[in-house]
Amino acid sequence: MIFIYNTLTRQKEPFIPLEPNKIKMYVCGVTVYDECHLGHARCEVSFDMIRRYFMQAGYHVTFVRNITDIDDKIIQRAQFNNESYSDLTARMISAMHAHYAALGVLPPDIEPKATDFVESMQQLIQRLIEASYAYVTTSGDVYYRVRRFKSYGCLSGKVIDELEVGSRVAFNHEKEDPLDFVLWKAAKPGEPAWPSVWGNGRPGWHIECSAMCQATLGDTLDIHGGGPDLKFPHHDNEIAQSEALTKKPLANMWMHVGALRVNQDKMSKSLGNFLTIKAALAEYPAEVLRYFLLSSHYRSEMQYTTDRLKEASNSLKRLYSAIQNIPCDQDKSQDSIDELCPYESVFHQAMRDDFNTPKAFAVLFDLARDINKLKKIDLQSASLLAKKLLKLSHLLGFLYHHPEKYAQGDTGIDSEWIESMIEKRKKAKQQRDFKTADHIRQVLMKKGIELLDHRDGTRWQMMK
RNA sequence: GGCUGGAUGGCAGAGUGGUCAUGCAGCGGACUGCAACUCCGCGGACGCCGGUUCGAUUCCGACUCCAGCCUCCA
Repeated sequence: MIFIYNTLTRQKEPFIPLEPNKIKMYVCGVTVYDECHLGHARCEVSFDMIRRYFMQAGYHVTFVRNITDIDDKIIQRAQFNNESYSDLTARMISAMHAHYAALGVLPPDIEPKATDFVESMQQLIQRLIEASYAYVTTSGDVYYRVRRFKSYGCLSGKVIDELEVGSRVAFNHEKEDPLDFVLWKAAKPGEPAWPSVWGNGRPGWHIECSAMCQATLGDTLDIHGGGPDLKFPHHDNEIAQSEALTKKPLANMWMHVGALRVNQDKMSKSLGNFLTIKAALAEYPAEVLRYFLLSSHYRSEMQYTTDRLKEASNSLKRLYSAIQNIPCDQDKSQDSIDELCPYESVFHQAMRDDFNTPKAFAVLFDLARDINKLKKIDLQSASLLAKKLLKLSHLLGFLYHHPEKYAQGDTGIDSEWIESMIEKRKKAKQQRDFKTADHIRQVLMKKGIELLDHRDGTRWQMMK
């Protein structure tokens, strides 16, 4: 049994899917007007970890992640760039795919784009109007009548009358109530637009998720997830839109990832303080970023600093060094080992408790230490443990590289030359010519290459 | 002002009513021609004040402080 913290009830609950062994999971994706930043990465990597865990637990997961490919910011940016909005979004989408893939995020099973579901949205809006949950204005906008939905704000715990209405929301004469949010926006000249019974226009942001959830997964999802800033108003609005019509819960379980902060502020596009995934990938190996992003519990907020990344890099190195020079491919029963030291059961216990990755990581490090100890005295047992370490790490999306290759990275230096230097040094050492041997070490050191002498020979790695 | 979630050793970060988190960094030792890895050992922590209890970092209450949200945002 897996326990998950449900934002809706504010407690951990046993997870029971609607249909046995099947999970319908919808995670809100991004608005593609710019490149994805590390905040997005944290969200995607977290849900990827969760999805992978469900999969290995034997569930058939249908994972949907939408793309918002039409909205005000996209239009503005496209105009600024002097390109069509669809050229802009196509470019951003392919960048997103590349960056997520680098971080080991599995592609979604379904990736609906808002612009492909405009008709579904229009149908929902029409039904909301008919049920008097929405109204049309003289200029052709359609708004959702928030006060008509009695439990509005139930997800975030907001009380309508306590919101700072008017202080931040722009005043709009056509709204019946400042709280009302837009379902359909009448188009201004030159803007991309779709025909509708209310005139040419485009959908508001929130309605797309209601439409795409329903179109791809049905009325009720097992899990609906997203970033911390979507809880309100986005997800509360989705609930208001969908449940007003279906009278059924939009999702049984709501999951929200904690914020990633930079210098005390939330990383966000509107604050302009974001670090793109692309920029981060230029500085650190993708696996280090993934490790960093999963090193805190998914719900807690975390701080991005270069020190933390350096630390993540060192920690990951420790795991890789444990499996270095160990045959991991032999296929023998490991049961006896787990009876003595229940690594796997502790690991799964941690993961089943709301995906406690820090605790699961601790198991990996326990394994690493025991492997290192056994290496010297019992290589066979060590390799069984190493296999276990790989298995558990793979569940989280780690340790897919060959340990040697990982340590060496992409040097841009001719590895044959390095090997020849190592050979030279070996000869010098054999002749007890340590002066020459140390000189060779120095020469390589200047290029950032570190030599490591082992009983069975000399290896090299990048120093970083 | 309202809502939501926090406060753990130098840093990061789990957890528990009474014996170990874990990682990074530091210190001492082993190994080593040098260096690194590795191993062994060490130190230090539970915001503040009350309460419950044989015993609380862990449960309850007050307080202080912090963050996110209440406009588009993962």
